[in-house]
Amino acid sequence: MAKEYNFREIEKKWHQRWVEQQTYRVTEDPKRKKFYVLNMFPYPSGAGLHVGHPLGYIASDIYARYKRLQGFNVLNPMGYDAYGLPAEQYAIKTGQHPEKTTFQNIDRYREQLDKIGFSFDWDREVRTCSPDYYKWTQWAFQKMFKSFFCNKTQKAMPIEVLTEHFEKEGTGDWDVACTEEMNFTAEEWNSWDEKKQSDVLMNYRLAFMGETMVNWCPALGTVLANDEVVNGVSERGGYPVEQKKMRQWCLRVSAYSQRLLDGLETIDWSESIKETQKNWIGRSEGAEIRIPYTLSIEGEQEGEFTIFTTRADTMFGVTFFVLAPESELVDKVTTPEQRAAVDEYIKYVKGRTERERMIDHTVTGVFSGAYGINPITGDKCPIYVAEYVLAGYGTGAIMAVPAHDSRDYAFAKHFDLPIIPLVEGADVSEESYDAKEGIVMNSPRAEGGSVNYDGECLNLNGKTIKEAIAETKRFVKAHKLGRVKVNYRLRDAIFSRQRYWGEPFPVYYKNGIPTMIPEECLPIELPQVDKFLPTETGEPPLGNATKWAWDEQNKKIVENSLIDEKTIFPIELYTMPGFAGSSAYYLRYMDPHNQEALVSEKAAAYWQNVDLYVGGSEHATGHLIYSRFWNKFLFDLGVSKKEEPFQKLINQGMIQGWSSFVYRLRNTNKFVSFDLLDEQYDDAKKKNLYFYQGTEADPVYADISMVNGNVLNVEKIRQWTVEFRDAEFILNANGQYIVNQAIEKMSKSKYNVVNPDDICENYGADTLRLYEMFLGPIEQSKPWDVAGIDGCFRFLKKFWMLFWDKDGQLQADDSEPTAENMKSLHKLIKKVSADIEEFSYNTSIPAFMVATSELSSQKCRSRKVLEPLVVVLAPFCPHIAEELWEAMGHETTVCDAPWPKWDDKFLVESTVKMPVQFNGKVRFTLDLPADMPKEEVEKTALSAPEAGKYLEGQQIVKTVVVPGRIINIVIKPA
RNA sequence: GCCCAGAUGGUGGAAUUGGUAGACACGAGGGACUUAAAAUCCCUUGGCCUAACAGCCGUACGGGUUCGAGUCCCGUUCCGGGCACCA
Repeated sequence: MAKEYNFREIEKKWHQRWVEQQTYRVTEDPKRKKFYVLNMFPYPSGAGLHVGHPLGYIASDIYARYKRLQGFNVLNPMGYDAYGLPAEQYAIKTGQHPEKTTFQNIDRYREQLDKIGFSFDWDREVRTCSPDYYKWTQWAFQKMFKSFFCNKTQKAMPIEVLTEHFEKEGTGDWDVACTEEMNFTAEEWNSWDEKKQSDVLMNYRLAFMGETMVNWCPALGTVLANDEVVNGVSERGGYPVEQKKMRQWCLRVSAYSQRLLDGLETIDWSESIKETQKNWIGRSEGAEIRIPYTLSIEGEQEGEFTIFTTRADTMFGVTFFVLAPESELVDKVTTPEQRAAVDEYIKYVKGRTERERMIDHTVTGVFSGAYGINPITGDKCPIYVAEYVLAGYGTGAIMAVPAHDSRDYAFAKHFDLPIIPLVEGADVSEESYDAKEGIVMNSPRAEGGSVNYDGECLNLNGKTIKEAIAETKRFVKAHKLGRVKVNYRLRDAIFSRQRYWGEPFPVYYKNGIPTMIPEECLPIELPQVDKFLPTETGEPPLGNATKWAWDEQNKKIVENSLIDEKTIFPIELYTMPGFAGSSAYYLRYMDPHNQEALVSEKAAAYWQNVDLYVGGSEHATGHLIYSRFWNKFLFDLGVSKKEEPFQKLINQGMIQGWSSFVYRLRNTNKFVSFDLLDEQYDDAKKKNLYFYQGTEADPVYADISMVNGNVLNVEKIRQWTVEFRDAEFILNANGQYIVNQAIEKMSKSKYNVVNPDDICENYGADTLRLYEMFLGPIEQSKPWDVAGIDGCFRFLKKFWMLFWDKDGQLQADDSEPTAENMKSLHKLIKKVSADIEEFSYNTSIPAFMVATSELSSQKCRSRKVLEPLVVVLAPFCPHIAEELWEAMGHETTVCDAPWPKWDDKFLVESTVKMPVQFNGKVRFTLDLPADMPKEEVEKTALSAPEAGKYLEGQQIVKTVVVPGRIINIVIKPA
């Protein structure tokens, strides 16, 4: 009786064995080289794992196991990003504490993960919601609060250094990152009270409280970070978002703009994700120029404002200036005559949502009544207020050059303002000429058209635009008309949320001054509340807590009723956003149980940073920016040992699901088979509408399990939900109900989720692992399709049968392998080694299949072939590999076997490339060692079987070996 | 609009980076074993023409470089991703 491949028994056995023997436990081992593999940890949702989740975990597990086989000390941890909105919303609905549902979900995740056979070291598990963990999130926040950023050294420094400087010299000319430029003397600083000083310091702290425009989402009752808003609506739920000025905690991420940009050059990430981050950081070099203004065309100078431009060369084409409606300058420049019009315009702008502003680009604006004086030409140009200028970027004020900027052009056309072309040959009668190429003219337009500064006038005529930009910058700088400035689009991150289920801030308010709770008192644990909703007075949910006050003397949390504003003060009601807990978790995995530090010096020094990070590309502008920022800050503190946290990044694609739709006739309970419907494209809605005998039919999701192919199981769906129980189904001519199918993101709400447990049950984890990799390149998104899984399962059965004879006896002996055996094996090792290094696992699987069928038909029995074969399969299918390894008499785990090396000598004959005949020559390309002597190369080439075909009966005139690889054999022409 | 990545059979996708395009798998068709089914095994499967051999055409489209192009260069079309009034 042949020995069956009983995957259920095998996998159960090894899961137990791995736990008992602590196979995947890792500790620092200075004798071995480290390798740190990490997956983006999951948010434990109530739906459990679907087949898409393990894709990245399997890919990284294969790499981790491969590295271990190569002798590295591999850290491959896993944990949970446990704070999140769904648990909180569930809590609001049911009153169930989010911790409870979160822990239930975590248990379910763990159970599912364990079935797949990962090599995670579960002793290092972290949960962002556990006080042991978020103690260090709070700690890092406090460190940021106590730091500022020096632009010159590009480093974070302790805030005391800055206060000391203020005490002695005031602001001086120290270039430090700040919210707005400030200027004060030491005397002024020293004269201020504690409150005023605290307010001023907020301008410099890396974690600070700022009055900023925030994305306020009324439906969610909270503010959102920029990356949480997509197309003007909230990423979660798709609710409208409006702009609102609020006092919020912020992180000065923008201070690190340049380092975040520079760091991209040193890391091994995909070009597209680096590009996305570069766009998000949005560096642009330009100039800030001061513009004096008057309140009437003949009036005297009233004051000045500063504009930012990247096109300093176009100063001679300025015909008006524009201020952002939110700019504080608007008030100053508005003349009494224009006051009413401006106020009305501001009101209109405020009433518009972010979304409206994004979609609708109609030209709007209003004249302020004032005139700006162009410092180069001396011209007076009207100052407008218009929403196309953004308050948050540059200085919130621009000089408008309609000839060479399409937005200014549209504005000028609308308000009938002059357009002056500055580039030779540029036709600006229909549209602006925005390109930065060409020769400058009209700059100045005539003799004396340029203001004289210290005997020098600016003249750009005849220069290329690039030269003109540089020349203008020089002129502006030399005559102190402004300064050269680099601007970044990257905004400071808004760091507080009006939610319950998040890290509480270790902050209390002492007479209105935000004060840090002493470090030794951390963590400040999330208080109990009886309701998870905001309070009736509109405070965040933590306002419901009754024990949420800080006793400064006794250093403990006490009842709110004791607040006296002398020794007992209220604690911050905000919580931290989702990215807080995920920003430094990779450091905590290095030393997860340390009570004294986020990570010990020793562990940080050993593990350094993550060598391979695997996760979705949707985090490009969120988590992957924040954690780089966070790490750079910790690097400045000396806690993190590397400037960049993730050396190599692989973005796995999504696995999509097949959604199925049934169609209900509007206002009826009748469902019509999809093939009976008439289709109509609706331009306005950009989608197809469906009709049955003139009545519109609306799509309704049907669960994937109700559908076989595209045929609906009508009986099954009747039992699914009440909605379908008594429905009438109109079938097609074949008596079938056909559903419409679409590929969509796999999600519970789309009823297209495929669960990995069923696959493990029916085929085993090894088949699941293999199949997920076989589905296609790891970085690509692809729909889940079980059709191909049989092929992988069949392969594993064939592989298994390679080791057992008809009687169920192991057929491995000490015989010498044949050349053929060695060729099959070494071809495989070479291919798989290269594939794993490049993460193209999908192409390894065909190689396994070919090698298996080759060795099978060769009736290979030799241990010298079979043992390495098992090791090579082990990263992909660890269970079957362990079982066979043990069967071959090994007492140690296959995880510690050495990764086999291939030897080209077994492969030589197979690597002759296609010989080509031309001009009486035959050319070969051989893959041979570079140091092989010329005669050897020639001999190998001539003896290659492929060569015979071409050289048979030909007279060889001469052979030419091109160094190493190519050989030209010249034959006598026929 | 700007930036990035793509386009190969009925399908997912290979092609050692310029050397026999379509590996491997799925699907489809045919066959063997079997009372039958399942399982397993074998054959065929890009298109056209052909009884067959042979031949011709084929990697989105149009050009180019080369003895030789899926691969390199120029242009076009289409799909996907990112950014988007960022001055």
